[in-house]
Amino acid sequence: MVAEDAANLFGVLSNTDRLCIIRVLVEAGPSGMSAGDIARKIGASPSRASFHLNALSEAGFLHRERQSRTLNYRIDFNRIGALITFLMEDCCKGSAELRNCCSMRLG
Amino acid sequence: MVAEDAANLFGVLSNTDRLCIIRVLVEAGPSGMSAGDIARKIGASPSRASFHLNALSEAGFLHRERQSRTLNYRIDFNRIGALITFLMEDCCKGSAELRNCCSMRLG
DNA sequence: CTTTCATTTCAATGATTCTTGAAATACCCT
DNA sequence: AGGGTATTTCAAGAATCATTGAAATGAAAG
Repeated sequence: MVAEDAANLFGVLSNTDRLCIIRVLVEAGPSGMSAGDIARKIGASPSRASFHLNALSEAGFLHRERQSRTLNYRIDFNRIGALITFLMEDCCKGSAELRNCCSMRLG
Repeated sequence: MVAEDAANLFGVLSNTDRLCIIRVLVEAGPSGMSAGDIARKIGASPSRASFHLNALSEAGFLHRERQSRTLNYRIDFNRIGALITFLMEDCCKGSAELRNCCSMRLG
């Protein structure tokens, strides 16, 4: 991944509403959740939730699928994985020191 | 780490100049690099480099130390590590699927 | 075919962030 | 002290981003 793309993805993550949406959709699992339910869950107006859902979808963090009347969103882990890989490998050159700074198990 | 802090840290990383500075300082290693050398290396004016160096320092990604006339900056991996941990553990609840999406070795 | 529900889009406004160049500060040397 | 180098700070303006509420779209159901 090129730095400009990474910067844009970080920009999408630099908002608490959007981080909150990601968390909610991780909890929701593979079945995902409708835009309305997400909006209620994060305490945002429909248009505000839609704005952030769109930013996340455009960036590739989410998949959107219409299910009759509702739009169902679900998480896609690939972009987050690519971003973590960028940070550790491209940006920090696989630094062992950085690995030690991550508190989860890293091989 | 609380979501608002993570959002702010992502905001700091959402800029190519700043990602570039991090890369340059990872390469520079523990001895770090002066503000002027960093500015030249990333092709930015002194004041622009200073603006971004300040953002990175305030966020805790960098350490600053005066060495006689020059200010020396060096990378601190702890914040990046904390951010990766937030993303994998807090935000994505340690998802095994996310781990599979990271191309480096994860235990 | 009109109504209703779910969601997005739009326009206006406010807030934040970035860039630039000039001025200020900090330090060193003679 | 005075002059030079390194860096930051500041003010102004441009650009980007977020919020709001109203209007538009899409899909189902009476």
